[in-house]
Amino acid sequence: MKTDTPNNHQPDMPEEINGLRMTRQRQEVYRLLTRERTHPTANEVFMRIKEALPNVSLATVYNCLEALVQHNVIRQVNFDREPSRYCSNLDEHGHFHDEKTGKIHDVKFKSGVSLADVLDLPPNTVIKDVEITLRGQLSAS
Amino acid sequence: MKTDTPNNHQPDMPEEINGLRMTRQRQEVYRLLTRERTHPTANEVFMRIKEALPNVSLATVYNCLEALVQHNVIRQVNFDREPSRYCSNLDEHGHFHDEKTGKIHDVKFKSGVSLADVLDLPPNTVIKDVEITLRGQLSAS
DNA sequence: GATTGGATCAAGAACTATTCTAATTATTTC
DNA sequence: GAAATAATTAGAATAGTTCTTGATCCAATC
Ligand SMILES: [Mn+2]
Ligand SMILES: [Mn+2]
Ligand SMILES: [Zn+2]
Ligand SMILES: [Zn+2]
Repeated sequence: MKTDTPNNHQPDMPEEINGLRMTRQRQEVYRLLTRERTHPTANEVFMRIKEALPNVSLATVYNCLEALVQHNVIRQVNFDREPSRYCSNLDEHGHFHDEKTGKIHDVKFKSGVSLADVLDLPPNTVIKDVEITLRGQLSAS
Repeated sequence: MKTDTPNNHQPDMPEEINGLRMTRQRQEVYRLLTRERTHPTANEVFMRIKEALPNVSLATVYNCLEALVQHNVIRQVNFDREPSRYCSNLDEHGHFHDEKTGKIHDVKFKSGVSLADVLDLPPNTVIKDVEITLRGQLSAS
């Protein structure tokens, strides 16, 4: 009776996402990020993923995260110089960092508004990526 | 005849800014950032400031930058995990990173628009700081 | 003008998130 | 199933930044 965790592909996960082969390790990293939407750091992913993959290494977690980011399966989120965090929400959104709780909340853009409405951009500017980060508190009304 | 550069206060700079004593080193760091608005890194500040202060150390540059940031005399700007950059523009503004030239441009907010107009913020949210970063190209029309 | 205490500075060590290297293992291709 | 390719692992290396410690500066007091 073998009780160890094999590197087998799980049935409830596609073989590939965006052209990236979903190995067992990548599956588990991705699964964790979709389950826990708390924007964990690489180290937090590493610690929590040991349950499913006891022999995984931190280097592999970094490798998986990088591969998933590169193939637009997840997003990397940075706050100042803090450790990078990772997010499985692919909708365009910003991040609100609640200083009280330390939690990070996804913030949607209102529909129908464009950045050009808000920012004084130089003419002929092609924006490829936008990052909006907010810091503050969710005041108890 | 002494030709070395003493740590004397320069006459064209106030003794204090926002309660921070403007030592010779802090003056030169601040002067550089107001003169060159290219958002240099700590290392770039270090290399360029040697002209005025040949004996300055990188640690002192970091100390000066941190003191100036802490006292809201300059702002620290981060792009992903690249080295921090520093900005003497205190107006609320975002940063557009031109991928073609590598240059960073300040981007003003249009007057009269608030973030609440654009973002779907949770109710009772007190925003203390906003960071907007754009990445793209200034297309030659 | 000397003394003194706190602030600042300099040099290098230490730290930490991340990346790299090299060896092993897994998967795909032939 | 052998060979080629890709992924994983453990640990070393890297780089930006911070810390530590001793020297220096400086403003206030004697
Ligand atoms: Mn991390
Ligand atoms: Mn820097
Ligand atoms: Zn998110
Ligand atoms: Zn700026």
